[in-house]
Amino acid sequence: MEPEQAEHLSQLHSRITSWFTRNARPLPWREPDCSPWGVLVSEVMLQQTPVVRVLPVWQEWMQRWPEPAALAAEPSGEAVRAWGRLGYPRRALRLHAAATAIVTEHGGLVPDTHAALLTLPGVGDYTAAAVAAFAFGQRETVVDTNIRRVHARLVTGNALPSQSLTAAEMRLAVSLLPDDDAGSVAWNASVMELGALVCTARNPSCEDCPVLADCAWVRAGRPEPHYVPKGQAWHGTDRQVRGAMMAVLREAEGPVLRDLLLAGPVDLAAGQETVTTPLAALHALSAPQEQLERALNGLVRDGLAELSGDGLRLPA
DNA sequence: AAGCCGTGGGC
DNA sequence: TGCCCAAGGCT
Repeated sequence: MEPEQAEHLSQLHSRITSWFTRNARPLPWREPDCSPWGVLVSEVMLQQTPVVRVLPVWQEWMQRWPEPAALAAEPSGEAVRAWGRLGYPRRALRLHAAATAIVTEHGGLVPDTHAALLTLPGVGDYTAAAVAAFAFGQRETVVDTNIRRVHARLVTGNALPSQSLTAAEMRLAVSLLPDDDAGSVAWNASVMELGALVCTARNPSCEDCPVLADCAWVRAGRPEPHYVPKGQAWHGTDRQVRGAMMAVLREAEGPVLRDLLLAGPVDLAAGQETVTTPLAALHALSAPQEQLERALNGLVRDGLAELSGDGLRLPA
């Protein structure tokens, strides 16, 4: 690297990490006394879920299951129930399975290497890097959606990162990472926070950006994205039905009659049900019988629910 | 290797 | 209102 480039990179590091020290949100999993287990739980909960919704659930989990062994000692259904409405409940299942693996394979301690973390259920490349960096202070190339977006704008000059993580993006992230452990950890956390608070997907607050003058995207006149993100369908999908069924199971004390879950639109007409309970909400979807059965079978197949007599319940 | 997998807040 | 998006992972 040319000396000028090294100097420029060094300035980016100091500007963004300095911004972080002044603007970072006080999140409990960033506190020095937070355990690696706490960091791992936070990272999994934060997969595709906003911080504000994670906060209260993470607090409950840490109080109830302060270490992996505590969670592993309970049925996976308890993890799913305590997951509440965070979404993607299979993450709760995977966290429970990860806790079990940590107990059986790692003596109850969250592993401290990227490779070992990667073997845990629900831990992919991002989460493994994040835990190694934030829980164990290691130099890791952390690449999440926030970091990718900041890199795309600041360096590449694009409005958004590519639709899937490319080798070029990975190389760029590696090239930007500070050489020392502490510096790299601070850099990862800082760029991520910048993406979450300032360099947001929509309506970025460029006036608050510590590296506005260096931004290739702004310099290029803020060109539009190269593509239009295709939104995920929701209404009428299996996911919607599965979600409604899970809401019923979470709220229920014990098994819920299968026939109650599978009640089709036919029953809706006769009933005086108002949409104030999860079951009423499920029925209000008026999903076809075939879809209801497919959704139910899917939940069982994925381990989110199990059959119990003529009913369905969270794994006990 | 695209498509699937929840949920709710903000614009 | 409806649509987009949020610290991804798995198959």
